[in-house]
Amino acid sequence: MAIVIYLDMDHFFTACEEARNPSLKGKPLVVGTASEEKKLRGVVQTCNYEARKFGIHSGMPTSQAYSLCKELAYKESDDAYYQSISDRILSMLKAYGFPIEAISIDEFAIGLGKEGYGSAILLAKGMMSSISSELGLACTIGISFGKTMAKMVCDDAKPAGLASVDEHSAAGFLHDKGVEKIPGVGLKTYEKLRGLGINTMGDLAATDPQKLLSAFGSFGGYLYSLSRGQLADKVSDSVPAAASLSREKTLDAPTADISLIEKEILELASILAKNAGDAGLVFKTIGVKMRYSDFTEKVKSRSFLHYTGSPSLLGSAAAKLARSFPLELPVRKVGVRISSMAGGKGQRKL
DNA sequence: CAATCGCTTCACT
DNA sequence: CTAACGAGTGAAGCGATTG
Repeated sequence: MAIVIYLDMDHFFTACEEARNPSLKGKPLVVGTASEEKKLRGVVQTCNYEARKFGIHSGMPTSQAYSLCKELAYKESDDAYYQSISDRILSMLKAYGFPIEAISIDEFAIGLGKEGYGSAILLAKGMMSSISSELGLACTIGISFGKTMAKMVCDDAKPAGLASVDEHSAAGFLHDKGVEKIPGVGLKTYEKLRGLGINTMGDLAATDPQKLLSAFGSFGGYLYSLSRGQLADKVSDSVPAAASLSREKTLDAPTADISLIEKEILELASILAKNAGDAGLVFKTIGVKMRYSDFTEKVKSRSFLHYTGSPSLLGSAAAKLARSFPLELPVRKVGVRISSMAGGKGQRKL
């Protein structure tokens, strides 16, 4: 039974900002999606623990965060910088020689071999202290018999924690835990579960699995086995190829001017084409998204007959698609997406 | 019937 | 007081279509 070490960086983006600007430490700080000048039009991506004390959380409109805390410090998200630190963490972890899955920019799952919980904890302590000493960043680690279990143990131990749950302690760990703590359960699924009278993992484990399958499909099977401590999902050593890539942008002001919209679309298409090219990706489907002033969204997409990586083809196809949208309402956000991709590092089988 | 298409829904930071 | 506030990215699922 291979043990999984799940490592999650603590408030990663804000911690990175604090690392390069220590004067921010100890003050409430958020990293948001928008530039400094337009910060009130964006949302909070990450906030440090000082900011959380005010009730600020990720996804919250930045304007609302400011109404909760006047002295809030703000930084615009700098993805390239965070990614470079993430890369350094990954290479430090790889040095241990175990299979590693980079779950996201700030989460990593490490699959051990024959090591038991004792050695897993020692390894985890080593990882935490080297990340702390080399990068000045804190993380939390959860250890368990499956990837999802380890993630939940990790979430529970935040921040700067280290915890493990083995086969024998799993039932106790899970029993009273709310279903909203399950990875993959968001607001909608939570409400649906509550509607069925299922509030805790214990409730879930006592539910007829057939009922879960009919209500949630294959996701119901995941919920059931997880709740019974029987989900030992393994760390996959290979990185699954991305299925799609997109870029979107909120306009300075909502507009129904098609030439202005088209200009933004072409801009995004060119960025996207560059990103795809850098990653060695070709694609067969392109999509355009518009969010109107009333926040309703429309998506249209078209597929080519063959794979392409051509920036000009992406641009012209996206612009053409953009012109086919209704413009009764002004548009406040536009996006361009590519999907049905092939190529990249892990060359997909076709 | 399986794969693909166009689109919607949902989760998460 | 209540409603409005509200970015960006990606995966999965669904019904319709097609070979």
